[in-house]
Amino acid sequence: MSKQKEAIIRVLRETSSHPSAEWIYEQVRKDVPDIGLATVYRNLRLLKEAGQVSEIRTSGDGTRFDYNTRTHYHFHCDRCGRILDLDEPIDTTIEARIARRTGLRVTRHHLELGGVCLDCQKLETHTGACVWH
Amino acid sequence: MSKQKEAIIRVLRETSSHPSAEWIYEQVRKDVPDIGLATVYRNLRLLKEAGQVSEIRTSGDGTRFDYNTRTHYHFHCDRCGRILDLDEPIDTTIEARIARRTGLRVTRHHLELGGVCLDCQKLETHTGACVWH
DNA sequence: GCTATCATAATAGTGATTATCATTGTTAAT
DNA sequence: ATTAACAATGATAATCACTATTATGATAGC
Repeated sequence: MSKQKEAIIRVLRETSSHPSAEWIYEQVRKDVPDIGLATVYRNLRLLKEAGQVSEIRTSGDGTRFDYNTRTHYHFHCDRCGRILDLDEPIDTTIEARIARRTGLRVTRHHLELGGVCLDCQKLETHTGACVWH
Repeated sequence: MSKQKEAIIRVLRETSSHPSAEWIYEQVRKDVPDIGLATVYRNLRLLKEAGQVSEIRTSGDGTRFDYNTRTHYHFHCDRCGRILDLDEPIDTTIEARIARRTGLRVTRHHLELGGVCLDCQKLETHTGACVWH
């Protein structure tokens, strides 16, 4: 466990957002100024393979990372690109149900909602534009 | 409506899979050998903006396109990367329910299951390996 | 025929991610 | 302490998916 990896995990743990690799890089540089971007990518991949972070891919915005690997659902704002966690209860039966009906081996599921978040709705009414874009 | 665009739509219509831009490019070249890859990307983007195709992004594999824009759910095989349509009934209330509870403006939702498809399961039992990888 | 318009092919360019590799810790045995 | 073995790093080159640019050719109105 290098100090770089430690710092990356600390940043992941301390944010409730769903950051990009670039954003994580910027944050970690405050702790470890001479860290390389490749190290950030490398450790994110290793953490993903170890099951400690999960990857989120949405249309329009690039890859985001999530330190919370328990199943939970996401909302993607099509205006600002932010991803929010939803507290919608998890459907605990769907994986087994589909598996039984289709024969597929189902090991995970994810629900994504999309639309416009509260902040972007506010900006619409006030200015007609969105600061995020 | 150019012959290139026409050919792209024909390929999309005639496949039930969820092809990548590169795969579409290879197919269309059989009809229109001197088509450029950029033309494929441009027309896919235009079709997406016109609401005639939708984009699917999954972890691990790149962007896929779907000529069926009605809401439906997907299964992603983590072995071969293929995407299958599920005939699971659509949850017609979830968008309004989340919108009411959270204030978010919800315009779409998508459910993705993941695991191992039937073909890859068969290959496991026979050979212990997967031809797709 | 001439010109405006539009989609194209070819190509250069961009941004995100990964591979390469020499260098630098880090650990373990001596 | 010294050395050897090895893992992780930082810098940079390379790759990949995709987009912008540009010059060209087809089409349509005049």
